[in-house]
Amino acid sequence: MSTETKITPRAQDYNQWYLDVIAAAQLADYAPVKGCMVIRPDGYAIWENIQRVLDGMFKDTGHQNAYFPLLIPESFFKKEAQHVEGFAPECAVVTHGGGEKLEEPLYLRPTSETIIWSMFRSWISSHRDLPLLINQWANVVRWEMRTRLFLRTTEFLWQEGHTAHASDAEAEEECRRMLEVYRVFAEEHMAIPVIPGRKSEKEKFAGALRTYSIEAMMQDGRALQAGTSHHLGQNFAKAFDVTFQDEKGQRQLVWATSWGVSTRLIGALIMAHSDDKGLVLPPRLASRQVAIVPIPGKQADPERMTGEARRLADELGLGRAVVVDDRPNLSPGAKYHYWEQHGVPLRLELGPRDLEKQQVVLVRRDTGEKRSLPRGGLREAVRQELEAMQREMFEKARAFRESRTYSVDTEEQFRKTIEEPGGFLRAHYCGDTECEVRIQNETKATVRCIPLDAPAEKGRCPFCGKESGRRAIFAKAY
RNA sequence: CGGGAAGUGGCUCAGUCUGGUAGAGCACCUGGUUCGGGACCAGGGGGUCGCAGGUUCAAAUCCUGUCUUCCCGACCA
Repeated sequence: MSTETKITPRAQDYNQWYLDVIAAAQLADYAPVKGCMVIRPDGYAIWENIQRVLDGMFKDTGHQNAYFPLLIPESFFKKEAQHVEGFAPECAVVTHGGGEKLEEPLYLRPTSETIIWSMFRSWISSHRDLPLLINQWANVVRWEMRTRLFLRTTEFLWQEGHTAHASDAEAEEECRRMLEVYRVFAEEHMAIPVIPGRKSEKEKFAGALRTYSIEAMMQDGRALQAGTSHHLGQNFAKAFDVTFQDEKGQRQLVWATSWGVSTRLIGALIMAHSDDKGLVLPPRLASRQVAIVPIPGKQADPERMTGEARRLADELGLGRAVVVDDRPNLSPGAKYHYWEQHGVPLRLELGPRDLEKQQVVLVRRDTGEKRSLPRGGLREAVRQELEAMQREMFEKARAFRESRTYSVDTEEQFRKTIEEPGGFLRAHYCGDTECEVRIQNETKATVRCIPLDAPAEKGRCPFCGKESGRRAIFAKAY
């Protein structure tokens, strides 16, 4: 087990820093196939925590899990024109099976709308079958040209919610509800502030009426789309002929939504909170919240301190979330570095001096703050510290985002600000795709979203001068 | 998919130009001494030099192809 891993400072090379943090925290490894990664136990543990929390939230909002197959007939895929156009180039296709060429090629799902709606057709016949609220946890494959661990990999894990509704309004409500679920999850569990908003025509999902997203800011000022929710209208119902009889006996097309978050969230977590020492995890998503490092001391029986450390672990009442580092071959200092690189929120040090004074030394991973706490009442103190850390990490991320968000009104301001210092630009947006393409080509910034809470405000697009009713968020994005 | 760089024990790299049969530091194993911010001593194990061809008496080294990673572009959760 390596205990020495160099991490490139953020200021020197942000991209390399990101990769170094992943390596040092042992979150993932490269797989033999281009763009694929192995999610290592410590990385997967984060995903399991994300899953656990979100899954509960989905169930609380009335959804049920199901599982649909990985392989999708090519013909299904071609039924929805815009959808095909959007996804065809990045699909992996199975052409052979059982040693023979297949009559019809099978696509590895890049997303499951088609296979799911082909099934919804047989599950829905009456308004009494609606709404149908399904979620699945699955892997998907997208043949990306340029990949990055967690942020964009050929195969990734995600959840995809697929729902069917009797009306446009109901679908819209569902779509917004799930966006709100994502917002709450991002802010309260990942400690990442996000901006919920609507995507531009250019950025919306292929086959959707409209797309909403939550947008987060990373420490380099770039935006990361952390979750999406689509109002699919009746496009898939038309493509797969999914209809229901309403209360009046009229046959109607079903309305659809889909929404998802992926293992990309782990990348967001890393880039939002970590520092030059390594990974920093918000307590709520850390599978190990407290690491206890016993310091044996000079003349003491070496077993004594680890015994004390184990007793201390029991006192905390946090179960598996506490780890006692009793490795005999590492010095305390080496252990400090190890747990810092691994992002464990709190470290407790227990040595002879602490034993004498009936105290322990507590160190916060996010601030590095170190202080002594009395042994009595530690359980409550640690609980409070974890909560404080969760809260303060969110506040810190929010303050950072605010400090890097600028209102700009002229093209010149826009160009200058996006270049240096960079971040989120609040600017009027005419809504014109051509203008958006031009902005992207010339500044590398894209419309991240039109915030849902953006107040009505008359203004002009800084690039084309056309009138605009509100500001959008522009940023360079991952 | 284009342009650039790189693949040598787990990690960082030397050796490649000028072919002669693989080395260092760290990590790892054993024993001992240590331990309040990356311990020390002694002994030890581990590498078909990314992969496949070719040239040669001989290839980590030269040639061809290929795979993977990183950076820059065009495409995307």
